[in-house]
Amino acid sequence: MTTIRDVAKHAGVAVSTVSKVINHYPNVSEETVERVRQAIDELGFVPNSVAAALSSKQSGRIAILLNPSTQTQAIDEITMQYLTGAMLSAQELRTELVPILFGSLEGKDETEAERYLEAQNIKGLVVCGMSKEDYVLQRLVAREHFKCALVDVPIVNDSTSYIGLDHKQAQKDIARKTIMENLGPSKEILYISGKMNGFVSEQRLAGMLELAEELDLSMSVHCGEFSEKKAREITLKYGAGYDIIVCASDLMAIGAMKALIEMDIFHPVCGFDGITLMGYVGKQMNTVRQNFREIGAEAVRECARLMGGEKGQSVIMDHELVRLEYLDIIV
Amino acid sequence: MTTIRDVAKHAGVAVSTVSKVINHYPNVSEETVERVRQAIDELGFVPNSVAAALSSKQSGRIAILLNPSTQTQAIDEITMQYLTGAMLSAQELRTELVPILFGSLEGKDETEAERYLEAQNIKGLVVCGMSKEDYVLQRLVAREHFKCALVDVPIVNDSTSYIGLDHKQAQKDIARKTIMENLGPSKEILYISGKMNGFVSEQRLAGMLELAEELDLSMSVHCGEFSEKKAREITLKYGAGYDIIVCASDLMAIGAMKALIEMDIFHPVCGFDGITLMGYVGKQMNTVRQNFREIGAEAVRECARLMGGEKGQSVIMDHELVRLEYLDIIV
DNA sequence: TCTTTTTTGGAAATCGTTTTCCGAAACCGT
DNA sequence: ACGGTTTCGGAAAACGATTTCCAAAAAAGA
Repeated sequence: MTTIRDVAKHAGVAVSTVSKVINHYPNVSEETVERVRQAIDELGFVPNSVAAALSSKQSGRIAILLNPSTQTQAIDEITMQYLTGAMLSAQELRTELVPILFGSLEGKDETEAERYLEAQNIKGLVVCGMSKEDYVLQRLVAREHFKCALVDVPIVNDSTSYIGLDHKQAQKDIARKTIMENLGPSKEILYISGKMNGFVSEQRLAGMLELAEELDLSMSVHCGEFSEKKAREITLKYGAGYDIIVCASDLMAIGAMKALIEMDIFHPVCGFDGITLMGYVGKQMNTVRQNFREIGAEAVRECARLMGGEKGQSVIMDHELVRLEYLDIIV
Repeated sequence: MTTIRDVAKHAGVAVSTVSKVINHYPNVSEETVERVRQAIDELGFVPNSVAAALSSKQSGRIAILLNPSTQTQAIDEITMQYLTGAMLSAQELRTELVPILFGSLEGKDETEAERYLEAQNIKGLVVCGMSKEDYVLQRLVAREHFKCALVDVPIVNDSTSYIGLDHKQAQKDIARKTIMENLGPSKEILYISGKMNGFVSEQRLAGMLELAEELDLSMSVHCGEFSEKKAREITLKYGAGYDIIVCASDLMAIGAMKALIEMDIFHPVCGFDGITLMGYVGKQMNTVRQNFREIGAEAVRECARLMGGEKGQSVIMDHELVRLEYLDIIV
């Protein structure tokens, strides 16, 4: 294995100089940089990331907390996209990204969890697909011991940033689009919301309430808890009385759609997320497509920014309104 | 941060003794072990995995090569399950698992790829969802520089193990089940195969040929290349002439099913894999459910075994025949 | 009791970086 | 030509484990 020492010898400089060149430090003359660069190329030297992670207390590693599902594996698609984006930007930033199963933290109290992460030289946390209410997460973030980039969890302070889209606006947009496409605004809307104490649920609901006001709609709200089953039940019970069903997630939209099929009525349904599954049920569906990969990538970048000493901020990502036509999305 | 030195001091022993206790080495008396254990508990010591990975040349880290899709994100569900299983057993084995995007190796020649991995103290490779024909993979494995656990790639030697199910038997089983459920064996079968040069495709096809012989069936084979689109096209073209459509993957089964719906004919279709999507199309479908999570877990265990000096072997995992009833799988 | 063998525990080197600190060289103005 | 300020490069100490090698102690044998 080629080490930094070999490079130093080959270039005729000190080890520290090579390190400085690698990490783009100032105070190295242009010609020395060139000589070192050449030595690196000639020897095919690749810095050992483990040694780097151990040595540098400053540039620690970033953990990404994953929550794979045992049940609804459709969600795993989202997680995988988050992860992919995160890996891509970690690679760009030359930072090690450590995936951690959320389950491995669950038994632990905050001290234990902290120690567990610290023992892996983790300085930053990227958290996707987790709710603000989660106990472990709350404690971890509250201590401000790690720099955190939280996706869809609205906490911003010196060591924490929020990444997410404008859920309120997005929900409003997709609902309006769906309503407009279906012959004017004078319709009865059934809105199936997510978990009531969740941030995204609140935002999306707020969007719907605003829209209802603006368009002077009559709208009922039921809580579907982000569950396909629950959404189906709600739709079976109340769906017939409405003209359009707006759901706060794709999975719930699918549940609603199934109920409608069972009842043999065909109201328009719209969802939220843009998971693959949506393209496979019903003739056509509107939804908000989140760019999960880009969100994951941005979260890692943001986390790195925080670790670099910058203050936390809100990062609002773009969303896209799409209509999925059955049979169209075949690749 | 509590280090091994703190523990040593607190227990009144040498650093090396603590290390021996942690790693279950022999030659430490029972009472010393106890004293060290207690010190570890009292201080809440967690060994630093980065330092461990750097220090021990023997027990390196295991990389898992991931191939997330930009297109067919339904596949990401499988990848996520592989990864989850792998993470779980890595945690159990106290080994660091490093996810690597297959894309990061693609530009590189074998020396570069090797250096890239070596520079991360990687000693073992777990490869899922990749074909034997892949050029980079081939070279990497051929050099026997890493210990490899290959899922669905049949290479076994001193440094490489194969993990997979009995694809031939599984394909035979699920096809037989589907045929039997549909009124006797005297049916015309359309078999849509995967990529022709792939190992799993060959195996599954072999199973079908055997079955056709055994049951004295008439069967046609077309190559669907594991693509939903291709399977749909094939079915549109030839499907009407057959009674049952057997597909070498779920995605292709979905393509076939879509074609049938378009043509308004309702032949039974069966697939292979057990992805979530399968539960959402068609009234009912037979498929072979692979336990991807367990396969991922086993692959990591196998890789660790290899790194421990044992020879490569074939590991055959169980499969399960399932019938997915539309509406039934709602969680 | 005095070797000889086996256990057990400790000191120190090592892994490959990063980073601090310091001295030498170069540059500047007077 | 000389003090003073920058700029640059190098030596060495971390980082926190693992592991080798060796000495002391304990056990066994004679």
